[in-house]
Amino acid sequence: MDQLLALKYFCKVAETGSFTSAATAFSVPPSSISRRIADLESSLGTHLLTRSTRVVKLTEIGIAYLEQVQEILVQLELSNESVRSYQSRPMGQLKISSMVSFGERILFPLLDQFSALYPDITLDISLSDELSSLANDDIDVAIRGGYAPDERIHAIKLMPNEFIPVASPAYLATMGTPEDGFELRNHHGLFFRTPRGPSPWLLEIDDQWHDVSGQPVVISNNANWLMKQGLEGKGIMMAPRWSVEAYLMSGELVELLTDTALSVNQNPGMGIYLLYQKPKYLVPKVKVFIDFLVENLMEKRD
Amino acid sequence: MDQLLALKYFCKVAETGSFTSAATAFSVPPSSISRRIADLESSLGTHLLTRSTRVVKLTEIGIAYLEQVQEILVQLELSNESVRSYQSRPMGQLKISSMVSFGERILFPLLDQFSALYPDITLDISLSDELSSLANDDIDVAIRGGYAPDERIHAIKLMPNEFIPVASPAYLATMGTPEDGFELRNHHGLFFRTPRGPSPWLLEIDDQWHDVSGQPVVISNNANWLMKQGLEGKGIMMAPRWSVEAYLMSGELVELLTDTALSVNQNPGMGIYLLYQKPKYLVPKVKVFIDFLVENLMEKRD
DNA sequence: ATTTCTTTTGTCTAAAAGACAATAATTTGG
DNA sequence: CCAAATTATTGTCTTTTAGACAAAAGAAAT
Repeated sequence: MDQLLALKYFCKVAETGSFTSAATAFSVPPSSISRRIADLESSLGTHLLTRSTRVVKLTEIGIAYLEQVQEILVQLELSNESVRSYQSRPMGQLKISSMVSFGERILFPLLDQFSALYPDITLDISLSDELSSLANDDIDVAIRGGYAPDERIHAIKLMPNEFIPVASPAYLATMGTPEDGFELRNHHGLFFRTPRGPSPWLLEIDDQWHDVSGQPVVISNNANWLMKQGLEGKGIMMAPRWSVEAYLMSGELVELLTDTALSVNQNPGMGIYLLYQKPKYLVPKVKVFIDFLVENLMEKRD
Repeated sequence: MDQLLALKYFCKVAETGSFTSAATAFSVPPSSISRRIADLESSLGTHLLTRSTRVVKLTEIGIAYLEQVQEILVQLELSNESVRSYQSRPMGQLKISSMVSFGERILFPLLDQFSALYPDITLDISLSDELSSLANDDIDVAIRGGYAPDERIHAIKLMPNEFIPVASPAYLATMGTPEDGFELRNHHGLFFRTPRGPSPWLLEIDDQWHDVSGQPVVISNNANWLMKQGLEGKGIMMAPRWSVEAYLMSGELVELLTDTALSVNQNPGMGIYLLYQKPKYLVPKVKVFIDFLVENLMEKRD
């Protein structure tokens, strides 16, 4: 018995709720559908569908089996497609999803270079801080902070996501420069609001974490707006190193307390991750993009 | 073409490195193996194997494809087996893995009851705080603290894992009872050592987290030992509510600062989770156990 | 009760996998 | 360096299995 065929028929029948429409979808007579599904059921020793000439419904077990089988068929098709496209030149549309600020500051400058290398790849970039799932949306690669989410998703750590305290020279001139971590509590603070509330400032001493958050003057989930406030001297903020590197060079911002172990969470594994579905690494356009990013970002910083 | 059959042949050839041995494994002539794999390769438009009459090796793409296909075949077989065993009575060996202290305090008392209900199920329980993976080890259900790890693993939150500060009456008599969260810093503390260092005592006020850890007198990763120290009046400890409930009832321990939002981490989603692979919910012995635990644990506490 | 739509069953045909022998190719051993 | 041995492929036939088509059976709607 060709189980794969039977499974495809079964899924179609479950979707459409009809043997006939499944049959037309596959351009075979309904009798074929009926026979294959009967075979499948007898091989499993269970009825997956209750057919009452007019209405086809899934049994309880059929529902559970369908869900699992659909997932498996999708995975297999993805693998097949990846292999089929393996030997072609890198080309076509490449859908990239990235965090907003990372995209603006790090990614865009690199993409010109990438486009020159692979002119046949059309880049489709969406910037968002929502973590859209790779599986459902048709995103080829995503760049996110945090950790690896799922086993089927492959995650490459591009760089650490080190948060450092920074402030503008103007602010420090009026409010003074903190010399000790605990002094931060007396300063003005600009906070990024995460889904779990504003990120605190945490100070680690001997495996002990102390909250040394300053007095909040601005709390926002918009990184650009926060950065603007910081540049205008409204207070101290914890910002990813990569996002403020240009300002540190130009002197518009100053890094504080470089000897102190400050962070915005207790997890040391935080980083910027490049995410993609494993089978897609076989697709040339995806492969060259991943290799390009790894080449250009990892060597610099890790 | 029966792709599923071709894939099984392909995997066997890749494993054994030989068409003939794959053929004997399936009790078919080698020519069949050769033909099926040739079909598969032509349908994919790629060579998966390099055959030089004496040696069969995987191509680069063959390696990647093999890995994905093996995973898919395992999943499919798991689903099929689950469905096949669906209608049988709950029986056989049920492998359970649980955190040590949860197993001792909560699980064991319930299992007598469970065994009486399903005498044909042989329980095989291993207690460990290591998080062994459900996929590789043949564990049917696992109970762990933390969050859901993977998409293919189904996680049911059995109860919140609420940590509360407790101390023995003897300790409180000599050291006094803290009336305010910040007073904890002046008390003796018993700390559980996680892989990321001792769990701090955190106090939440207006979305701000403050570390109010006491002076460490004992740090250990052994929950039973810590509990013993607590009962002997060595200091205050943050312990999961379920682990100290009996002592609170008997008066051997006293809950402190019940009005204060204390925790050992900043994540509100922490809980005790029941974990299992989705297809296994169709296996009767697994299904009745999961239903039993949900019935007996969730209604009490959630 | 009859019509209509849908699944199943029976029978034949077509396609695809298996069996077996023969061939080609490459490594091993003398 | 050549012959023997092992292994994958190819050719041909047989068997199995899926598809096609007509007819039958069953359930709902008019």
